[in-house]
Amino acid sequence: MENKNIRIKDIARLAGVSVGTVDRVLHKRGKVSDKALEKVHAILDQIDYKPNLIARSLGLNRTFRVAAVLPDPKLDAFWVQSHEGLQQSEQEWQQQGLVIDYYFYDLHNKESYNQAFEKAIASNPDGAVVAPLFYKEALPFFQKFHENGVPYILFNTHIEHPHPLSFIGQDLYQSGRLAAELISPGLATGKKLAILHIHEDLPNSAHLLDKEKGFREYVASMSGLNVEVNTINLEAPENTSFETDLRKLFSDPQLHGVYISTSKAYQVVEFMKATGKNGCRIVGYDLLEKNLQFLKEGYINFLINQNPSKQAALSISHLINHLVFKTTPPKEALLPLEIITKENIDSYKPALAAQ
Amino acid sequence: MENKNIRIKDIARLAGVSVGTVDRVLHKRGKVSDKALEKVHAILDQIDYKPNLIARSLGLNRTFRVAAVLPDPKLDAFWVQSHEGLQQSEQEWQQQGLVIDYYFYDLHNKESYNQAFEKAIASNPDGAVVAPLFYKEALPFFQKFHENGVPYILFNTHIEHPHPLSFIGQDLYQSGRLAAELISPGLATGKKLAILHIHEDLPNSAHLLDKEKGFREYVASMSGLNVEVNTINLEAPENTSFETDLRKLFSDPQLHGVYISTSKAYQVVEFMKATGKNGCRIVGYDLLEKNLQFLKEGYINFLINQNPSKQAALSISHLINHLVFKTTPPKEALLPLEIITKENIDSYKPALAAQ
DNA sequence: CTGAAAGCGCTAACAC
DNA sequence: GTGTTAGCGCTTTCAG
Repeated sequence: MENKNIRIKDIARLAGVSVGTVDRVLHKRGKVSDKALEKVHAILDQIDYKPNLIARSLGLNRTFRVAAVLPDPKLDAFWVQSHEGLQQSEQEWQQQGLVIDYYFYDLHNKESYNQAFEKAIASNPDGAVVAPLFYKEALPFFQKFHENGVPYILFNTHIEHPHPLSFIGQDLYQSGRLAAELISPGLATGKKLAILHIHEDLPNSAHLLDKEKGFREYVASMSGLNVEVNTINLEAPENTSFETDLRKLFSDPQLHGVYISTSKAYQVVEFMKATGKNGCRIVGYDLLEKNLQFLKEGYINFLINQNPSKQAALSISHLINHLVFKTTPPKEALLPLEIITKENIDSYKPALAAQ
Repeated sequence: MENKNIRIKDIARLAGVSVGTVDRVLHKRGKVSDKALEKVHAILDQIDYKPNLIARSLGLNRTFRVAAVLPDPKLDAFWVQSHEGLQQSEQEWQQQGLVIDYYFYDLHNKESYNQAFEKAIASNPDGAVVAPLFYKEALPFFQKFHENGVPYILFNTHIEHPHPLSFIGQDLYQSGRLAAELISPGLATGKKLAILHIHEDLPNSAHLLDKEKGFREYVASMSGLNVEVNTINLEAPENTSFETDLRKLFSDPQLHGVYISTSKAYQVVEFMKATGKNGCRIVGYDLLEKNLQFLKEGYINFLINQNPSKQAALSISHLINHLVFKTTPPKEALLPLEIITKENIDSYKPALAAQ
């Protein structure tokens, strides 16, 4: 029966001071004499004090406003899942006083991006979670957050910067390697592979290049095989070049597989179905409704789940824990590269629904 | 600013009664006049009261002893992960007063199984989580838990019974189908597949037969292919028949892939390495150290993660939530069928370490 | 049957 | 600087 949790009160008694003093040293709030500080630390060193977070959260009794900056979910289905993850987390943490303010931007419009960040900063939040798709533009805003003492977490897109509390995302190089591994069974010398980037401002999409690099390096390392890998930057399907480019691609009988670097694999499959193309391995990303349908129908072999909802949930979780419990999250949390096929998708469905 | 959470105090005020009374009706603890009950319900119907679970847990201030009945982790590496998951959860929930008592049994010895259950029941716990490997033997114990009013959760092994609070595990039929899907690239008519059950009392392993069924049905459904699937019940590697049987299996040049239904794939690979066999697809289960090594080396193509640690953690989580917060978990929680390859294993590692 | 009140562990305002 | 104290929302005991 020794698992009696130690309370602040116990420490106070042992150190011969009051709880107020102990609390002050625990939170480094100053106004403590060297002597008292020493006494308390002496006790703290001996015992393993673990604050009761439940009680802390109750005692704190304050609300946290966090700003969420991300692409408008109405404009791109991928971001719907992030948004849902955030909303889900908002519910989960509302008892500890979480309120999220959303600042959406058009992911093809830098102006709206800047505006979203400006508004978020002007709202003077307690913390922020941001998906910073445009690299260079983000830097001054990060600086601003930092100056204002606003802790912020990046998710989905990694931007090198000294101040973020944490980055939540995936290892994109490894993601590319994985895609190559999944696409490779049956590959032989002379066959060809294609990497498709759809409708992306490539200068701002360093992350897609990481995926490409991983993919290419994996293929290159396959012993005894000589396989051509072509990269194609596709316009959005509205443009006529979309169809022209795909038609050319699929006319090659040596084409073994196509790797789509974003969540837009379904757009390629729609072309394939319309034109009767078939018999080529497809690896793409993310559990969008249309992707799932084509996965079930056998057009898509594998989807790699970037798990936007979990990214969002984890971001909030780390931020709130930092705000409420003063914990420090890891500098970087890389989520698992989940492989989804038509035979395991249903086992992921309940989790999706729950999120 | 309307997100003010409603408190019991508010309800009391609105209903014109005291908080004590409100609490009594909320928890159906009786000793409330019809009139008061009606008044409170009238308010409750109008508003959406969500108790502050944080405060509840603080106010409750009691400890929960839960009994964990599972195979001895010292005798089988698979169960080490379950054990770790439980220990991890114990830490996480210790602030709400969780203490876990462990009752291990030898997974090849029914006598020790019965003893473990008997001791667990005799300890008169507040709740239990159990991995009931032996089907028939478990039933009377379940009955006993039920009679004693002890809520209990099954994990890993599903046993049909009316009383468990929940079952946490995976869909094994689907797991078999998935294995078949993963093993199938390159399959052609005339090729052969093997299903290996290693060192199992098959009568007590209905679950392995579910996997087998899924595997076979997937293969049978592959259009235009005629593939022979053979089931082999292997003894443990200590027995000479282990080697004889494997030698025979691998001598067949038509062998395309081997599906090992348990976490013992590494035992097969050890044989393969020792005898220089190669070039055959291997699908197995679980992230044991040796399995991971052979995955990295390319001997094993895929591992399906049964995620014992997450199973255990989820079991505890559901049980504690039931005990502390009086929530009712779903009758059945089927975890995702996680596909692990040499290219995504590292992305799962941090999660493993964290668990 | 009902209400008042103490207490869970922690925080923070407030006297001294 | 330091100790005391009220209070977070809920549970539970205890008079009445």
